[in-house]
Amino acid sequence: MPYTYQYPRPALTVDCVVFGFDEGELKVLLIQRALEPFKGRWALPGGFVRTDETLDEAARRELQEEAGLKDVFLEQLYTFGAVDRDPRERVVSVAYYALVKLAAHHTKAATDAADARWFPVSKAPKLAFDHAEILATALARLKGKVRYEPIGFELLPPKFTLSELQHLYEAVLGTALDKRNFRKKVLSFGLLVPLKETQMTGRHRPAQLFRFDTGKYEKLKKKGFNFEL
Amino acid sequence: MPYTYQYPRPALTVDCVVFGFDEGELKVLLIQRALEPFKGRWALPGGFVRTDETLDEAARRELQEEAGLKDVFLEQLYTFGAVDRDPRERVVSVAYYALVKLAAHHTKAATDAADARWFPVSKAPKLAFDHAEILATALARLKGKVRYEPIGFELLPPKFTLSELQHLYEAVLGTALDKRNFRKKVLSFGLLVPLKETQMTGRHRPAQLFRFDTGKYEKLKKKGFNFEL
DNA sequence: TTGACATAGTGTTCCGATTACACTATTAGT
DNA sequence: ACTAATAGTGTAATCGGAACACTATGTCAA
Repeated sequence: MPYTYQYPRPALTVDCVVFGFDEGELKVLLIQRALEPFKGRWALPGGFVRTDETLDEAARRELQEEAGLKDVFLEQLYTFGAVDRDPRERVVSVAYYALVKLAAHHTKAATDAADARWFPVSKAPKLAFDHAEILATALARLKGKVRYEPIGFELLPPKFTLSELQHLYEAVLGTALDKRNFRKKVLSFGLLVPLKETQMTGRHRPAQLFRFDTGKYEKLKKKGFNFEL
Repeated sequence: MPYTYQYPRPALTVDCVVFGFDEGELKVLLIQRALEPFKGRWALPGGFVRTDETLDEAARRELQEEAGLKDVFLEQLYTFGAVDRDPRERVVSVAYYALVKLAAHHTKAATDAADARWFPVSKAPKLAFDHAEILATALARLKGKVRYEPIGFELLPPKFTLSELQHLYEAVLGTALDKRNFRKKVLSFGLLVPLKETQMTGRHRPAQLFRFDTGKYEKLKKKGFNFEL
Protein backbone atom coordinates (compact mmCIF):
# COMPACT_ATOMS: atom_id res chain seq x y z
CA MET A 1 0.00 0.00 0.00
CA PRO A 2 2.50 2.57 -1.15
CA TYR A 3 0.42 5.76 -1.61
CA THR A 4 0.20 7.86 1.49
CA TYR A 5 -1.16 11.35 2.05
CA GLN A 6 -1.38 13.78 4.94
CA TYR A 7 -5.16 14.03 4.72
CA PRO A 8 -7.74 11.47 3.56
CA ARG A 9 -8.74 11.72 -0.09
CA PRO A 10 -11.92 10.65 -1.81
CA ALA A 11 -11.48 8.18 -4.63
CA LEU A 12 -12.11 9.77 -8.02
CA THR A 13 -13.95 7.99 -10.82
CA VAL A 14 -15.56 8.77 -14.14
CA ASP A 15 -18.91 7.35 -15.23
CA CYS A 16 -20.28 7.58 -18.76
CA VAL A 17 -23.85 7.74 -19.95
CA VAL A 18 -23.62 6.42 -23.50
CA PHE A 19 -26.63 7.24 -25.68
CA GLY A 20 -27.49 5.60 -28.96
CA PHE A 21 -30.45 5.88 -31.30
CA ASP A 22 -31.85 2.80 -32.96
CA GLU A 23 -35.22 1.39 -33.98
CA GLY A 24 -36.73 4.77 -33.35
CA GLU A 25 -35.73 4.71 -29.72
CA LEU A 26 -33.16 6.40 -27.57
CA LYS A 27 -30.96 3.79 -25.90
CA VAL A 28 -28.36 3.72 -23.20
CA LEU A 29 -25.43 1.37 -22.82
CA LEU A 30 -25.20 -0.45 -19.49
CA ILE A 31 -22.75 -2.90 -18.00
CA GLN A 32 -23.63 -5.71 -15.66
CA ARG A 33 -21.51 -5.60 -12.54
CA ALA A 34 -19.37 -8.65 -11.91
CA LEU A 35 -18.36 -7.70 -8.38
CA GLU A 36 -19.83 -6.50 -5.13
CA PRO A 37 -21.24 -4.10 -4.28
CA PHE A 38 -24.34 -4.30 -6.48
CA LYS A 39 -23.08 -7.53 -8.05
CA GLY A 40 -25.33 -8.49 -10.96
CA ARG A 41 -26.92 -5.04 -11.16
CA TRP A 42 -26.66 -2.91 -14.26
CA ALA A 43 -24.47 0.16 -14.07
CA LEU A 44 -22.93 2.89 -16.19
CA PRO A 45 -19.51 2.13 -17.64
CA GLY A 46 -16.80 3.87 -15.67
CA GLY A 47 -13.78 3.48 -13.45
CA PHE A 48 -11.01 5.16 -11.54
CA VAL A 49 -9.15 8.20 -12.77
CA ARG A 50 -5.43 7.68 -13.02
CA THR A 51 -3.09 10.40 -11.90
CA ASP A 52 -1.43 10.72 -15.29
CA GLU A 53 -4.55 11.27 -17.39
CA THR A 54 -7.08 14.07 -17.66
CA LEU A 55 -10.72 13.45 -16.83
CA ASP A 56 -11.65 13.36 -20.51
CA GLU A 57 -8.89 10.85 -21.16
CA ALA A 58 -10.10 8.69 -18.30
CA ALA A 59 -13.63 8.71 -19.69
CA ARG A 60 -12.43 7.76 -23.17
CA ARG A 61 -10.22 5.03 -21.83
CA GLU A 62 -13.06 3.50 -19.85
CA LEU A 63 -15.34 3.63 -22.89
CA GLN A 64 -12.69 1.86 -24.88
CA GLU A 65 -11.95 -0.74 -22.23
CA GLU A 66 -15.46 -1.50 -21.06
CA ALA A 67 -17.45 -1.03 -24.23
CA GLY A 68 -14.99 -1.09 -27.11
CA LEU A 69 -16.05 2.41 -28.15
CA LYS A 70 -13.67 4.85 -29.83
CA ASP A 71 -14.01 8.30 -31.36
CA VAL A 72 -17.38 9.17 -29.92
CA PHE A 73 -18.87 12.52 -29.00
CA LEU A 74 -18.08 13.01 -25.32
CA GLU A 75 -18.86 15.84 -22.97
CA GLN A 76 -18.58 16.36 -19.25
CA LEU A 77 -21.96 16.33 -17.52
CA TYR A 78 -21.78 16.90 -13.78
CA THR A 79 -19.76 15.75 -10.80
CA PHE A 80 -21.54 13.67 -8.20
CA GLY A 81 -20.21 13.87 -4.69
CA ALA A 82 -22.80 12.65 -2.20
CA VAL A 83 -20.95 11.28 0.80
CA ASP A 84 -22.58 7.85 0.75
CA ARG A 85 -23.04 7.30 -2.97
CA ASP A 86 -20.69 4.30 -2.75
CA PRO A 87 -21.24 2.01 0.25
CA ARG A 88 -17.55 1.10 0.51
CA GLU A 89 -15.89 4.45 0.86
CA ARG A 90 -16.03 8.02 -0.28
CA VAL A 91 -16.07 8.13 -4.08
CA VAL A 92 -16.56 11.27 -6.14
CA SER A 93 -17.54 10.64 -9.74
CA VAL A 94 -17.19 12.95 -12.69
CA ALA A 95 -20.01 11.97 -15.04
CA TYR A 96 -19.79 12.25 -18.82
CA TYR A 97 -22.28 11.62 -21.55
CA ALA A 98 -21.41 10.18 -24.93
CA LEU A 99 -23.31 10.04 -28.20
CA VAL A 100 -22.76 7.06 -30.46
CA LYS A 101 -23.71 6.42 -34.07
CA LEU A 102 -25.43 3.10 -33.53
CA ALA A 103 -27.25 2.89 -36.84
CA ALA A 104 -27.93 -0.61 -38.02
CA HIS A 105 -25.99 -2.61 -35.46
CA HIS A 106 -29.43 -3.04 -33.93
CA THR A 107 -29.63 -4.26 -30.38
CA LYS A 108 -26.47 -6.27 -30.78
CA ALA A 109 -24.20 -3.80 -29.06
CA ALA A 110 -21.32 -2.17 -30.89
CA THR A 111 -19.18 -3.74 -28.24
CA ASP A 112 -17.67 -7.12 -27.63
CA ALA A 113 -18.16 -7.11 -23.89
CA ALA A 114 -20.66 -9.86 -23.16
CA ASP A 115 -21.83 -8.03 -20.08
CA ALA A 116 -22.72 -4.83 -21.97
CA ARG A 117 -26.17 -4.21 -23.40
CA TRP A 118 -28.20 -1.43 -24.97
CA PHE A 119 -31.44 -0.62 -23.15
CA PRO A 120 -34.19 1.69 -24.28
CA VAL A 121 -33.87 4.64 -21.94
CA SER A 122 -37.51 4.31 -20.97
CA LYS A 123 -37.02 0.66 -20.02
CA ALA A 124 -33.72 0.81 -18.19
CA PRO A 125 -33.42 -1.65 -15.31
CA LYS A 126 -32.72 -0.65 -11.74
CA LEU A 127 -29.22 0.76 -11.61
CA ALA A 128 -26.35 0.46 -9.14
CA PHE A 129 -25.14 3.34 -6.94
CA ASP A 130 -26.67 6.71 -7.86
CA HIS A 131 -26.51 5.87 -11.55
CA ALA A 132 -30.23 6.39 -12.03
CA GLU A 133 -29.74 9.98 -10.97
CA ILE A 134 -26.79 10.36 -13.31
CA LEU A 135 -28.82 8.94 -16.18
CA ALA A 136 -31.68 11.32 -15.44
CA THR A 137 -29.26 14.24 -15.38
CA ALA A 138 -27.75 13.18 -18.70
CA LEU A 139 -31.17 12.83 -20.28
CA ALA A 140 -32.17 16.30 -19.13
CA ARG A 141 -28.94 17.70 -20.55
CA LEU A 142 -29.43 15.95 -23.85
CA LYS A 143 -32.97 17.27 -24.13
CA GLY A 144 -31.82 20.77 -23.41
CA LYS A 145 -28.79 20.72 -25.63
CA VAL A 146 -30.29 19.12 -28.68
CA ARG A 147 -32.42 22.24 -29.16
CA TYR A 148 -29.61 24.68 -29.67
CA GLU A 149 -26.64 22.65 -30.78
CA PRO A 150 -26.50 20.16 -33.62
CA ILE A 151 -25.53 17.22 -31.47
CA GLY A 152 -28.39 15.09 -32.73
CA PHE A 153 -26.27 14.21 -35.74
CA GLU A 154 -23.83 12.45 -33.45
CA LEU A 155 -26.52 9.84 -32.92
CA LEU A 156 -27.16 9.23 -36.61
CA PRO A 157 -25.02 7.54 -39.24
CA PRO A 158 -23.13 9.88 -41.58
CA LYS A 159 -25.88 9.50 -44.18
CA PHE A 160 -29.44 9.86 -42.96
CA THR A 161 -32.89 10.82 -44.12
CA LEU A 162 -34.93 13.72 -42.86
CA SER A 163 -37.46 11.32 -41.42
CA GLU A 164 -34.77 9.63 -39.39
CA LEU A 165 -33.61 12.98 -38.11
CA GLN A 166 -37.13 13.95 -37.19
CA HIS A 167 -37.79 10.70 -35.39
CA LEU A 168 -34.59 11.19 -33.44
CA TYR A 169 -35.69 14.62 -32.30
CA GLU A 170 -39.11 13.29 -31.42
CA ALA A 171 -37.58 10.49 -29.35
CA VAL A 172 -35.22 12.80 -27.51
CA LEU A 173 -37.70 15.57 -26.87
CA GLY A 174 -40.62 13.27 -26.27
CA THR A 175 -42.98 15.26 -28.48
CA ALA A 176 -44.40 14.91 -31.99
CA LEU A 177 -43.18 17.42 -34.55
CA ASP A 178 -44.86 18.69 -37.70
CA LYS A 179 -43.15 17.19 -40.73
CA ARG A 180 -43.33 20.21 -43.00
CA ASN A 181 -42.29 22.70 -40.38
CA PHE A 182 -39.45 20.48 -39.22
CA ARG A 183 -38.06 20.09 -42.72
CA LYS A 184 -38.43 23.75 -43.53
CA LYS A 185 -36.56 24.75 -40.38
CA VAL A 186 -33.79 22.22 -40.52
CA LEU A 187 -33.09 22.83 -44.21
CA SER A 188 -33.15 26.62 -43.75
CA PHE A 189 -29.76 26.53 -42.04
CA GLY A 190 -28.15 25.21 -45.19
CA LEU A 191 -26.16 22.71 -43.17
CA LEU A 192 -27.65 19.57 -44.66
CA VAL A 193 -26.14 18.45 -47.93
CA PRO A 194 -28.38 16.30 -50.12
CA LEU A 195 -26.50 13.31 -51.48
CA LYS A 196 -26.94 11.62 -54.82
CA GLU A 197 -28.27 8.58 -53.05
CA THR A 198 -31.61 7.56 -51.72
CA GLN A 199 -32.53 5.07 -49.07
CA MET A 200 -34.97 2.29 -49.86
CA THR A 201 -36.54 0.51 -46.92
CA GLY A 202 -39.87 -1.21 -47.36
CA ARG A 203 -42.41 -0.82 -50.08
CA HIS A 204 -42.72 2.90 -50.45
CA ARG A 205 -41.09 5.91 -51.98
CA PRO A 206 -37.33 6.02 -51.33
CA ALA A 207 -36.01 8.83 -49.14
CA GLN A 208 -33.33 11.37 -49.97
CA LEU A 209 -30.12 10.92 -48.00
CA PHE A 210 -28.32 13.86 -46.44
CA ARG A 211 -25.13 14.48 -44.58
CA PHE A 212 -24.42 17.17 -42.01
CA ASP A 213 -21.88 19.74 -43.18
CA THR A 214 -19.64 19.92 -40.12
CA GLY A 215 -17.11 22.21 -41.74
CA LYS A 216 -19.71 24.79 -42.69
CA TYR A 217 -21.23 24.61 -39.22
CA GLU A 218 -17.89 25.29 -37.55
CA LYS A 219 -17.38 28.33 -39.74
CA LEU A 220 -20.86 29.67 -39.02
CA LYS A 221 -20.47 29.06 -35.31
CA LYS A 222 -17.37 31.22 -35.21
CA LYS A 223 -19.39 34.01 -36.79
CA GLY A 224 -21.93 33.81 -33.99
CA PHE A 225 -24.46 31.61 -35.75
CA ASN A 226 -26.93 29.81 -33.56
CA PHE A 227 -28.36 26.43 -34.41
CA GLU A 228 -31.81 26.23 -32.88
CA LEU A 229 -34.12 23.24 -33.16
CA MET B 1 1.10 10.59 7.28
CA PRO B 2 -1.67 8.20 8.14
CA TYR B 3 -3.80 7.93 4.98
CA THR B 4 -2.72 5.18 2.66
CA TYR B 5 -4.31 3.80 -0.48
CA GLN B 6 -3.58 0.99 -2.91
CA TYR B 7 -3.43 3.33 -5.90
CA PRO B 8 -2.42 6.99 -6.13
CA ARG B 9 -5.27 9.48 -5.86
CA PRO B 10 -5.55 13.02 -7.17
CA ALA B 11 -6.22 15.65 -4.55
CA LEU B 12 -9.75 17.03 -4.82
CA THR B 13 -10.59 20.70 -4.35
CA VAL B 14 -13.44 23.09 -4.95
CA ASP B 15 -12.99 26.57 -6.41
CA CYS B 16 -15.68 29.23 -6.43
CA VAL B 17 -16.27 32.03 -8.89
CA VAL B 18 -18.22 34.57 -6.84
CA PHE B 19 -20.04 37.18 -8.90
CA GLY B 20 -21.45 40.42 -7.60
CA PHE B 21 -23.06 43.41 -9.28
CA ASP B 22 -22.26 46.91 -8.15
CA GLU B 23 -21.77 50.35 -9.65
CA GLY B 24 -23.26 49.05 -12.87
CA GLU B 25 -20.50 46.49 -13.24
CA LEU B 26 -20.19 42.76 -12.88
CA LYS B 27 -17.53 41.94 -10.29
CA VAL B 28 -15.72 38.85 -9.11
CA LEU B 29 -14.32 38.13 -5.68
CA LEU B 30 -10.64 37.17 -5.60
CA ILE B 31 -8.26 36.19 -2.86
CA GLN B 32 -4.59 37.02 -2.77
CA ARG B 33 -2.51 33.93 -2.19
CA ALA B 34 -0.37 33.95 0.94
CA LEU B 35 1.62 30.83 0.06
CA GLU B 36 3.56 29.30 -2.79
CA PRO B 37 2.88 28.41 -5.48
CA PHE B 38 1.70 31.65 -7.04
CA LYS B 39 2.36 33.52 -3.80
CA GLY B 40 0.97 37.06 -4.05
CA ARG B 41 -1.15 36.23 -7.11
CA TRP B 42 -4.90 36.59 -7.08
CA ALA B 43 -6.94 33.41 -7.13
CA LEU B 44 -10.45 32.08 -6.75
CA PRO B 45 -11.51 31.17 -3.23
CA GLY B 46 -11.41 27.42 -2.72
CA GLY B 47 -9.82 24.54 -0.90
CA PHE B 48 -9.73 20.82 -0.31
CA VAL B 49 -12.80 18.65 -0.13
CA ARG B 50 -13.11 16.75 3.12
CA THR B 51 -14.23 13.16 3.05
CA ASP B 52 -17.23 13.81 5.27
CA GLU B 53 -18.84 16.61 3.24
CA THR B 54 -20.49 16.77 -0.16
CA LEU B 55 -19.02 18.94 -2.90
CA ASP B 56 -21.69 21.59 -2.36
CA GLU B 57 -20.94 21.63 1.34
CA ALA B 58 -17.25 22.01 0.67
CA ALA B 59 -17.90 24.96 -1.62
CA ARG B 60 -20.15 26.66 0.95
CA ARG B 61 -17.65 26.05 3.71
CA GLU B 62 -14.83 27.60 1.72
CA LEU B 63 -16.98 30.62 0.87
CA GLN B 64 -17.73 31.05 4.55
CA GLU B 65 -14.13 30.57 5.67
CA GLU B 66 -12.35 32.55 2.99
CA ALA B 67 -14.86 35.27 2.24
CA GLY B 68 -17.33 35.35 5.10
CA LEU B 69 -20.19 34.61 2.70
CA LYS B 70 -23.30 32.68 3.75
CA ASP B 71 -26.60 31.82 2.10
CA VAL B 72 -25.63 32.65 -1.44
CA PHE B 73 -26.84 31.21 -4.71
CA LEU B 74 -24.40 28.43 -5.58
CA GLU B 75 -24.28 26.05 -8.48
CA GLN B 76 -21.76 23.56 -9.78
CA LEU B 77 -20.01 24.74 -12.92
CA TYR B 78 -17.51 22.25 -14.31
CA THR B 79 -14.73 20.00 -13.09
CA PHE B 80 -11.21 20.86 -14.17
CA GLY B 81 -8.79 18.00 -14.39
CA ALA B 82 -5.79 18.92 -16.51
CA VAL B 83 -2.84 16.89 -15.33
CA ASP B 84 -0.55 19.84 -14.68
CA ARG B 85 -3.01 22.47 -13.53
CA ASP B 86 -1.26 22.54 -10.15
CA PRO B 87 2.56 22.52 -10.28
CA ARG B 88 2.90 20.59 -7.03
CA GLU B 89 0.86 17.48 -7.69
CA ARG B 90 -2.24 16.21 -9.39
CA VAL B 91 -5.22 18.26 -8.25
CA VAL B 92 -8.70 17.95 -9.68
CA SER B 93 -10.97 20.88 -8.93
CA VAL B 94 -14.75 20.99 -8.96
CA ALA B 95 -15.60 24.58 -9.83
CA TYR B 96 -18.71 26.37 -8.59
CA TYR B 97 -20.11 29.77 -9.29
CA ALA B 98 -21.93 31.86 -6.72
CA LEU B 99 -24.13 34.93 -7.05
CA VAL B 100 -24.08 37.48 -4.27
CA LYS B 101 -26.35 40.41 -3.49
CA LEU B 102 -23.64 43.04 -3.18
CA ALA B 103 -25.86 46.09 -3.41
CA ALA B 104 -24.49 49.15 -1.69
CA HIS B 105 -21.50 47.71 0.09
CA HIS B 106 -19.65 49.22 -2.83
CA THR B 107 -16.13 48.04 -3.48
CA LYS B 108 -15.57 47.42 0.22
CA ALA B 109 -16.05 43.69 0.08
CA ALA B 110 -18.82 42.00 2.01
CA THR B 111 -16.07 40.06 3.68
CA ASP B 112 -13.65 40.68 6.49
CA ALA B 113 -10.72 38.94 4.90
CA ALA B 114 -8.13 41.61 4.23
CA ASP B 115 -6.75 39.61 1.31
CA ALA B 116 -10.10 39.43 -0.51
CA ARG B 117 -11.19 42.03 -3.04
CA TRP B 118 -13.88 42.59 -5.62
CA PHE B 119 -12.60 43.17 -9.13
CA PRO B 120 -14.59 44.23 -12.17
CA VAL B 121 -14.68 41.10 -14.30
CA SER B 122 -13.29 43.02 -17.24
CA LYS B 123 -10.33 44.24 -15.17
CA ALA B 124 -9.42 41.08 -13.29
CA PRO B 125 -5.69 40.67 -12.65
CA LYS B 126 -3.64 37.74 -13.81
CA LEU B 127 -4.84 34.69 -11.92
CA ALA B 128 -3.10 31.71 -10.34
CA PHE B 129 -3.34 28.15 -11.69
CA ASP B 130 -5.98 27.74 -14.42
CA HIS B 131 -8.31 30.13 -12.65
CA ALA B 132 -8.57 32.42 -15.64
CA GLU B 133 -10.05 29.54 -17.59
CA ILE B 134 -12.44 28.77 -14.75
CA LEU B 135 -13.52 32.39 -14.61
CA ALA B 136 -14.11 32.44 -18.36
CA THR B 137 -16.19 29.28 -18.11
CA ALA B 138 -18.25 30.76 -15.29
CA LEU B 139 -18.85 33.93 -17.22
CA ALA B 140 -20.01 31.99 -20.25
CA ARG B 141 -22.35 29.97 -18.08
CA LEU B 142 -23.76 33.06 -16.42
CA LYS B 143 -24.37 34.69 -19.79
CA GLY B 144 -26.16 31.64 -21.04
CA LYS B 145 -28.18 30.96 -17.94
CA VAL B 146 -29.35 34.48 -17.24
CA ARG B 147 -31.42 34.33 -20.43
CA TYR B 148 -33.67 31.49 -19.43
CA GLU B 149 -33.61 31.37 -15.65
CA PRO B 150 -34.27 34.22 -13.26
CA ILE B 151 -30.87 34.10 -11.60
CA GLY B 152 -30.19 37.75 -12.24
CA PHE B 153 -32.21 38.58 -9.15
CA GLU B 154 -29.61 36.78 -7.04
CA LEU B 155 -27.25 39.61 -7.88
CA LEU B 156 -29.63 42.39 -6.85
CA PRO B 157 -30.85 43.45 -3.42
CA PRO B 158 -34.36 42.24 -2.47
CA LYS B 159 -35.79 45.60 -3.54
CA PHE B 160 -34.66 46.92 -6.89
CA THR B 161 -35.76 49.17 -9.72
CA LEU B 162 -36.37 48.10 -13.28
CA SER B 163 -33.47 50.25 -14.40
CA GLU B 164 -31.14 48.43 -12.04
CA LEU B 165 -32.39 45.13 -13.40
CA GLN B 166 -31.88 46.25 -16.96
CA HIS B 167 -28.38 47.51 -16.27
CA LEU B 168 -27.56 44.17 -14.68
CA TYR B 169 -28.68 42.32 -17.78
CA GLU B 170 -26.77 44.71 -19.99
CA ALA B 171 -23.62 44.21 -17.95
CA VAL B 172 -23.91 40.43 -17.97
CA LEU B 173 -24.87 40.09 -21.62
CA GLY B 174 -22.60 42.87 -22.80
CA THR B 175 -25.27 44.45 -25.00
CA ALA B 176 -27.61 47.41 -24.76
CA LEU B 177 -31.31 46.61 -24.37
CA ASP B 178 -34.35 48.63 -25.35
CA LYS B 179 -35.97 50.07 -22.23
CA ARG B 180 -39.59 49.71 -23.28
CA ASN B 181 -39.20 46.22 -24.66
CA PHE B 182 -37.26 45.11 -21.62
CA ARG B 183 -39.90 46.38 -19.19
CA LYS B 184 -42.76 44.98 -21.23
CA LYS B 185 -41.15 41.55 -21.32
CA VAL B 186 -40.00 41.34 -17.73
CA LEU B 187 -43.32 42.59 -16.35
CA SER B 188 -45.31 40.26 -18.60
CA PHE B 189 -44.33 37.26 -16.47
CA GLY B 190 -46.14 38.73 -13.48
CA LEU B 191 -43.23 37.79 -11.24
CA LEU B 192 -42.25 41.30 -10.22
CA VAL B 193 -44.25 42.77 -7.37
CA PRO B 194 -44.34 46.59 -7.23
CA LEU B 195 -43.73 47.83 -3.70
CA LYS B 196 -45.21 50.90 -2.06
CA GLU B 197 -41.78 52.47 -2.03
CA THR B 198 -39.72 54.39 -4.50
CA GLN B 199 -36.02 54.93 -4.73
CA MET B 200 -34.62 58.43 -4.90
CA THR B 201 -31.07 58.78 -6.13
CA GLY B 202 -29.93 62.03 -7.65
CA ARG B 203 -32.00 64.91 -8.94
CA HIS B 204 -34.59 63.22 -11.04
CA ARG B 205 -37.84 61.32 -10.90
CA PRO B 206 -37.83 58.57 -8.25
CA ALA B 207 -38.05 54.97 -9.43
CA GLN B 208 -40.59 52.35 -8.45
CA LEU B 209 -39.13 49.52 -6.37
CA PHE B 210 -39.98 45.90 -7.06
CA ARG B 211 -39.31 42.55 -5.52
CA PHE B 212 -39.08 39.18 -7.27
CA ASP B 213 -41.89 36.81 -6.33
CA THR B 214 -39.89 33.65 -5.69
CA GLY B 215 -42.87 31.66 -4.44
CA LYS B 216 -44.92 32.35 -7.55
CA TYR B 217 -41.96 31.50 -9.76
CA GLU B 218 -41.46 28.12 -8.08
CA LYS B 219 -45.11 27.29 -8.64
CA LEU B 220 -45.02 28.31 -12.27
CA LYS B 221 -41.81 26.41 -12.84
CA LYS B 222 -43.43 23.20 -11.65
CA LYS B 223 -46.17 23.75 -14.21
CA GLY B 224 -43.59 23.92 -17.00
CA PHE B 225 -43.31 27.67 -17.19
CA ASN B 226 -40.19 29.05 -18.83
CA PHE B 227 -38.55 32.29 -17.85
CA GLU B 228 -36.86 33.72 -20.88
CA LEU B 229 -34.89 36.98 -21.01
C1' DT C 1 -40.06 80.71 -9.10
C1' DT C 2 -38.44 79.10 -12.84
C1' DG C 3 -35.65 76.73 -15.85
C1' DA C 4 -32.14 73.12 -16.58
C1' DC C 5 -30.92 68.53 -15.89
C1' DA C 6 -31.31 63.69 -15.21
C1' DT C 7 -33.58 59.52 -15.08
C1' DA C 8 -38.43 57.13 -14.84
C1' DG C 9 -42.04 55.65 -17.33
C1' DT C 10 -45.17 54.64 -21.27
C1' DG C 11 -47.72 52.35 -26.81
C1' DT C 12 -47.85 51.42 -31.40
C1' DT C 13 -46.37 49.74 -35.76
C1' DC C 14 -43.86 46.60 -38.60
C1' DC C 15 -41.81 42.49 -39.77
C1' DG C 16 -40.16 37.88 -39.39
C1' DA C 17 -40.92 33.51 -37.36
C1' DT C 18 -43.85 29.87 -35.77
C1' DT C 19 -47.90 27.26 -36.22
C1' DA C 20 -51.56 24.75 -38.25
C1' DC C 21 -52.97 22.11 -41.81
C1' DA C 22 -53.90 18.12 -46.47
C1' DC C 23 -52.74 16.39 -50.57
C1' DT C 24 -49.58 14.30 -54.29
C1' DA C 25 -45.40 11.21 -55.38
C1' DT C 26 -43.01 6.97 -55.56
C1' DT C 27 -41.91 2.50 -54.60
C1' DA C 28 -42.90 -2.87 -53.63
C1' DG C 29 -46.05 -6.38 -53.25
C1' DT C 30 -50.10 -8.87 -54.48
C1' DA D 1 -53.84 -2.19 -61.53
C1' DC D 2 -54.66 -1.65 -56.97
C1' DT D 3 -53.07 -1.38 -52.14
C1' DA D 4 -50.01 -0.14 -48.59
C1' DA D 5 -46.57 2.62 -46.78
C1' DT D 6 -43.70 6.44 -46.32
C1' DA D 7 -41.55 10.72 -48.86
C1' DG D 8 -42.22 15.12 -50.07
C1' DT D 9 -44.35 19.76 -50.70
C1' DG D 10 -46.90 25.37 -49.80
C1' DT D 11 -49.88 28.75 -47.85
C1' DA D 12 -52.49 31.45 -44.61
C1' DA D 13 -53.12 33.04 -39.85
C1' DT D 14 -51.15 34.25 -35.69
C1' DC D 15 -47.76 35.56 -32.34
C1' DG D 16 -43.72 37.45 -30.60
C1' DG D 17 -39.68 40.48 -31.11
C1' DA D 18 -37.68 44.81 -32.70
C1' DA D 19 -37.70 49.54 -33.62
C1' DC D 20 -38.79 53.86 -32.13
C1' DA D 21 -39.84 59.30 -29.18
C1' DC D 22 -42.05 61.70 -26.03
C1' DT D 23 -44.00 62.94 -21.31
C1' DA D 24 -43.40 62.71 -16.04
C1' DT D 25 -41.23 63.87 -11.80
C1' DG D 26 -37.86 64.90 -8.88
C1' DT D 27 -33.41 68.06 -7.43
C1' DC D 28 -30.68 71.92 -7.83
C1' DA D 29 -29.04 76.42 -9.05
C1' DA D 30 -29.72 80.94 -10.73
